[in-house]
Amino acid sequence: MPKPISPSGLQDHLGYWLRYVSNQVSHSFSLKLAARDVTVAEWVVLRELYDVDAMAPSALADKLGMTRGAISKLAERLLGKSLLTRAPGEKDRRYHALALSDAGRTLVPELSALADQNDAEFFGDLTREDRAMVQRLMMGIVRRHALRVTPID
Amino acid sequence: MPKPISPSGLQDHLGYWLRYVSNQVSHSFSLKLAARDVTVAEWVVLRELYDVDAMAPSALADKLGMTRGAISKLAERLLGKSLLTRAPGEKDRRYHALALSDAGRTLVPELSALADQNDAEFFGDLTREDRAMVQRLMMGIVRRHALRVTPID
DNA sequence: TATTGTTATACTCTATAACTATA
DNA sequence: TATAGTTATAGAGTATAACAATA
Repeated sequence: MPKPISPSGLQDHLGYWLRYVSNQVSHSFSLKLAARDVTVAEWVVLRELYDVDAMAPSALADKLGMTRGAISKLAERLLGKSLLTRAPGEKDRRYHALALSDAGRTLVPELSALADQNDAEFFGDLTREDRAMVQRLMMGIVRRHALRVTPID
Repeated sequence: MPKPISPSGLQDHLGYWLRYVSNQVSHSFSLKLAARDVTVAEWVVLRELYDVDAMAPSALADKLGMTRGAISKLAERLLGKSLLTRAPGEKDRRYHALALSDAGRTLVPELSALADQNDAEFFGDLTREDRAMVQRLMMGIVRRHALRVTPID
């Protein structure tokens, strides 16, 4: 929280620290994913599709808090890598269902392990209680700001 | 921390939550800064220069954990907005000292207030203790990873 | 006309590498 | 040759807006 000292400094803001750590964590993760030729944004899409048979781009956009254009671009890349399939809906042909290809479905658990590893590298030294607290606080902020989140519950 | 359930999900990683919240906080901040025609990266440079008379680009790069190229590009933009001045060093003319212009120095406290406001919007509901704990944990992670940070202390 | 999706364009942020100037 | 700085290029990530197809 900013202390009321003349102009508050960068380090007085929690946002600064979150951005700093988050950037490092994401960058580190992106290096791990690069070995599989996948980016962080692509990983998010792949993991989201893992739990369902198929999903429309707009549903994906809603779940991930992204625009349809952004999803479309990501889908395009993943289709190019043969990690996704796309099929027009049967009833309403405006819906183009996205789904994991066999290769994509095989890949997700491996990427998941990389995510586990990356998380452990940065947060493994924290106690279980501290990790739980940070997660709880972050989820609370998300909820209070009515940010769109993957509704797991 | 990832629970050992087959492939861990996005929300099982603390990195996911940090990135999610951090992105929202930064985006919200960027909208506030846009009213002053300044970006988040530019704000960081301006605030860093506020506490000193002048600083060499390479010193700035070290402090902020960025490359010289990135700093150069930011400086270029800020010079174009007349928020910075650049002068070759007297002794060693390879050093081009960057400093705030009068307009830049006037602007920093206003941007600082926006940063305070933004931080309060997202973290104001947390208790003082929770905020302190998150900050302490983040700083600890930074320290353990020997990440380059503005050495305020 | 409203909705879904794609495409075109643009911009921030950042990196790497080539290049220039100075020492 | 080593260092400081700039410039060129590239790519991720994301948005907005124009557009096409379907309902």
